[in-house]
Amino acid sequence: MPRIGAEPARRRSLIDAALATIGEHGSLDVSVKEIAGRAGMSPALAFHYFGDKDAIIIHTMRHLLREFSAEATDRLKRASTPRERVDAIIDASFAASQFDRKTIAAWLVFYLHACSSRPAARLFHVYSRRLRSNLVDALRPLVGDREVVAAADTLGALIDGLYVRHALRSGGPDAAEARRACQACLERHLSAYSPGASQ
Amino acid sequence: MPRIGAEPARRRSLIDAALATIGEHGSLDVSVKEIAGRAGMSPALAFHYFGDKDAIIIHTMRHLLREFSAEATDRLKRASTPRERVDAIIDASFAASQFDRKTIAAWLVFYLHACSSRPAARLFHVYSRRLRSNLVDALRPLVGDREVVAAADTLGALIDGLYVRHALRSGGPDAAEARRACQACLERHLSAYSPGASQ
Amino acid sequence: MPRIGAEPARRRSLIDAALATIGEHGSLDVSVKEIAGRAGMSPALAFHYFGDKDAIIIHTMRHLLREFSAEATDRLKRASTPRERVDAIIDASFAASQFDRKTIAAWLVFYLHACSSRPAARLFHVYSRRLRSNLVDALRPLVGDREVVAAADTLGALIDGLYVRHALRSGGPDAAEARRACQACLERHLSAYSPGASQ
Amino acid sequence: MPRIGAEPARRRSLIDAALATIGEHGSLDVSVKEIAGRAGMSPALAFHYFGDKDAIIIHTMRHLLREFSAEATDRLKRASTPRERVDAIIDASFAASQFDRKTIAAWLVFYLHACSSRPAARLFHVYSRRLRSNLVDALRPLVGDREVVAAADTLGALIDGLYVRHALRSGGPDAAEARRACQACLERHLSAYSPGASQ
DNA sequence: AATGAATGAGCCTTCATTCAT
DNA sequence: AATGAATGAAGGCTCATTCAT
Repeated sequence: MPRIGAEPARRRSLIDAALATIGEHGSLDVSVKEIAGRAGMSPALAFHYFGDKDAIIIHTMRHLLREFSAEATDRLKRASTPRERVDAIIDASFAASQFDRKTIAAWLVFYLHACSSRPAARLFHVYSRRLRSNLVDALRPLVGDREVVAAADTLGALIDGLYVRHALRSGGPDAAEARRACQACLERHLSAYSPGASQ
Repeated sequence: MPRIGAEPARRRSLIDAALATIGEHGSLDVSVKEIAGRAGMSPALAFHYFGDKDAIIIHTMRHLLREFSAEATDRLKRASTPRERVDAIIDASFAASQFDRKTIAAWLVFYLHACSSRPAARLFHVYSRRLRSNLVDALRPLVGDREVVAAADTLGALIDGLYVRHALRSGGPDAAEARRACQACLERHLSAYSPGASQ
Repeated sequence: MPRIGAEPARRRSLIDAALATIGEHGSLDVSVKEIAGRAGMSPALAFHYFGDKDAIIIHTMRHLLREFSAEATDRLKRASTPRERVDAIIDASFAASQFDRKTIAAWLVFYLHACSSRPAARLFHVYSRRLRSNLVDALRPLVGDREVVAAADTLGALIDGLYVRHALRSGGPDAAEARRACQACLERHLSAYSPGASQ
Repeated sequence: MPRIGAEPARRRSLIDAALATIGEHGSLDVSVKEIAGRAGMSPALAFHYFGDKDAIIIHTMRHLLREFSAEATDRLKRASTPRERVDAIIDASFAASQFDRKTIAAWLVFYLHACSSRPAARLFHVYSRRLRSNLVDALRPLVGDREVVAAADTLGALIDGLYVRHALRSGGPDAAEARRACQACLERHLSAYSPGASQ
């Protein structure tokens, strides 16, 4: 029954299963048995493909980061004005593929994991720096050099906070509300800058 | 060795140890053995006092929520104007006792735990509703009925996001930066409401 | 609160509690904590009185054996004919104080315990020999020297079997049925011995 | 070391080991470690095959019941007259494979277990009803409708009692004596029924 | 390629038992 | 007299991981 060239598909199944399992449990404390079972194979095969549990986790984490990256890059490509570039990043954050409870729970799990795992931290660092510089670049023409870093970090933190609340609070914001909140925050930054009336 | 009347102190030691351990690991996947060891006793004694691991966790969670509550209540008592009340909540959030890496990691762990544990969710719900209504009440005179909910939720999400970034990102904001970001966000809300009366 | 001279009553409480607990669980795998709790005291006190768990068990066993012995002795004293002596033993076996599910379960537990515990075996041996010789003595005039041992052993085994079935089988015999079965068995032995004198 | 297709043999080893261990201890309070060790494998493997300790116990119990059933069925098949059928049941009860100390101790342990475990009770019920109806059917032609139930229950109880005594009393009956006692009891029933037609 | 067999390590929990008070 | 404090040992069970097949 072993189909030839099944490896990539198998690996992908495992990663998807790992993501779902981690998201549901809200923790890395999930067994390889459960992940493999969900992916329709034996635990032994999961080890065969990934070597050990840590590798499964790291690959799953990388997959999640890449997916978000792709989502953002994709939208950024189609943006032409600075404002559209900022919107692209905001919209990518709250796109359906990312902004669902289980996925966000997985995000947080990986955040936490990065606190105590060097490889996870490294992985995280790369992507989050890229995201930040994207945001800074997009905002600079809109809020000016002096404010750009503060604006980017505030907007970034707000996005993170909305994520957390969506996943974890009953009655948290849905995607539309989250986007609106970001837009409003952005607007306030813009109006403070351009009319000649900052502080 | 058995000192009499030691129960409260022992329970407190265990809770502190649990908080530290969970914060360091960034997960509930910590053994009672480690917690008890850190608290200077045998695992069996931990079970004697708490019954099971879940109880240790729930009590630790409650302790953290209560500490934050106390911090906030304390500052709110000393506030007289609406603005001071909002500041009180912001300051409580970034007070030294709460705003350190391990404590925040513990917060996130409990957030995640609340996704899959009924008792944890209940506990969380009570406290987070109280905090939100405090914030809404404090903001209402400042931003008006129409904006108050959005303002509270944005500010709340921003606080959460700053938390996450402080704990988890190298190069995240320190307490002073976080406070400043919140104040700036608040200012922008105020100036949008009554243009003549900011600061 | 320590009443003076409470020791005998305390010990008795513990024995009763142990008997009930063992009978309910159908095993010696019961904790001293449960026994002591049922007797209204702390486990530590139980150890204070009995030394260790084995002692609790042995004393409980002895208590049960003594109670049965007393029941039998009592009835034997009031019997004047051989037949009445046999009936006394049968009746003692099925007296209310002995013939209830939990007590019988305890009997069996002790039987089994006697297989692997020397002291329990010794204890058991003494009492069961006495009972057997009582039965043999009572039967001798009724069935004659040649048959007496077989009759006693058959009757004894039958009693044991009825015990087991009462305790353990749903739809097992009640006390009256058990007594009747023994009487019938006895009758058949008698009529076999002196053909002219049955019933 | 991992041989393929080892499951049935392993399960059987475990069941045999469990039976021996339980029989020796005279209780279910035996560790899986001991059982597995005796069966030549690690405890983890025992859990792999059976899931949990209860399952090991239930399967062991079922094995014992089946073995007895097979023994009886086998002999019943070869019996042609009613009397031979009764003898078949008696003989099955005291066959070497069943009538040894440890096995009987295990029987009693399971009896007791059936008092507090639903699945054990169910299992027991099925087999003991079948045995009883076999006995009743075999006896009916010999002792008549009126007496058949009493005769079956008396004979059944006697068998149980002889079991207990063989296992637990030093100086209890051996197989031959036990068989003889049952035969004698049966004879007395027969002669009471149709005085001219015994044997 | 894929899996069942196999295990050592570790975890939660219970328990008998001791000790100070 | 009576109990809470305290623990070492043990038990059931899960898990990551390896190895033949």
